Amino acid sequence: MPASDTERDSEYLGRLRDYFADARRIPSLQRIATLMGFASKTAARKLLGRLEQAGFIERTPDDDAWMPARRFFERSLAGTAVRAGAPDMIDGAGGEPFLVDDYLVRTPSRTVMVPVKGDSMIEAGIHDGDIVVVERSKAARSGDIVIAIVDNEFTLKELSMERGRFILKPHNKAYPVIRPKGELELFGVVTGLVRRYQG
Amino acid sequence: MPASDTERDSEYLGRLRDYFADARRIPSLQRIATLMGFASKTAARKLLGRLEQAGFIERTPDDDAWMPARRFFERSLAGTAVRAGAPDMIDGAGGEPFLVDDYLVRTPSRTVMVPVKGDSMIEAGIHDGDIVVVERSKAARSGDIVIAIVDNEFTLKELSMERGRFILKPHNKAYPVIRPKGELELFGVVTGLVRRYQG
DNA sequence: ATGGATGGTGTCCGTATGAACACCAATATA
DNA sequence: TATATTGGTGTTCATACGGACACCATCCAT
Repeated sequence: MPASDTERDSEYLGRLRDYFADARRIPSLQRIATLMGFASKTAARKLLGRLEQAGFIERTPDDDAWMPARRFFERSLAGTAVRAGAPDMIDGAGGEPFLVDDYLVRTPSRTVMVPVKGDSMIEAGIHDGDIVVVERSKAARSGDIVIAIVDNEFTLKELSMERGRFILKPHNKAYPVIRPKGELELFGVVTGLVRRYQG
Repeated sequence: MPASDTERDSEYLGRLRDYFADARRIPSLQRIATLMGFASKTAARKLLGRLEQAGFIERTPDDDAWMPARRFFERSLAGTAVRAGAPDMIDGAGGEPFLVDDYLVRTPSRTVMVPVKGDSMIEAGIHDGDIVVVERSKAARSGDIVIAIVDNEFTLKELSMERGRFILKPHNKAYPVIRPKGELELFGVVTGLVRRYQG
């Protein structure tokens, strides 16, 4: 049972994608019916059911509406002459564009971008000039990369444990481990990173 | 006339953004009212009006619903001058507006996102699992990080010169330099990088 | 041939939705 | 001090919305 990968349904899916590209939403059953040429809303409803089954759309967390799911954004492999050894690109010609912001930012209201200064984390692949995505007031665990406030200064380090105490480990042999005297004040946890090459 | 950048409204905007991150849509007036603690839908409607005025949201092309506009995805970039002893800044306001996708992708039509496999570039701070931003059909120069096609395989290396010929330099001592026999075929130039920490 | 899925039509119904309007209280502004 | 602006409440109303149900035609497997 191939679930719903009918010829027709992928045609419908295509039109849904087009609509979504413009309006950033799954339209109402009525509009879907019009879009697809259905005479009844029920047909639209059943189509959505099939697309859900196939993993293209899903309900919102509050179960109030439809939202696109993973597969909805997958680029169509068809049409592209895929050569051997080609990487599975995420965003190529055809499908929905890959939104970096969406990929990196989970809770916008608590997320801040912070430019990196210095090379104390260079061995962790975090360079001077990179911009890290920082989620504030997120519970930090040992091993996380965090922005801490030490002596009234912001510093980017790996949070670690040593004899039951938190320490801040740089990833650069030229820098010393920081062992805070009293309470360790954290600004936030690094959840992502972006880098731009050349000017 | 600062349009609508009230203190309160940016708080509301934050909650809207969080909701959108989860549900990928602007909720109904009713739900907005609940979310913000309004007793009436009208307040929600007026809030949307203000947010539209300020350029955070807009109507869908078919004028059927609200959709986020450009500014909706603005993240705040922490000031480069990190003032000592003032960790209370930032949050919603504070830094300058920063659009992640605009920062990384300059020519969307020629840009592709490619997941990185392997650690041949680890000493350049490019890790397994990172996603590189690749601009196709861009003139590559020595020193650029490129995706080349060697023996029908895609490979990520630094483009370099050696005795008048192009070579591909890995950034990992365990890997050998690649010296292509004939013509060197390039897929594109790496113009950016995206990394996400933890699951 | 026949019977069950399956994609689609048509209709009914309760309700959540957005628009419109009158009104109020706090805050600026003159 | 007087007054306009603004963020918010409360209510009414037409309607678009999704869910449910009965029904039909085609396709496919037995």
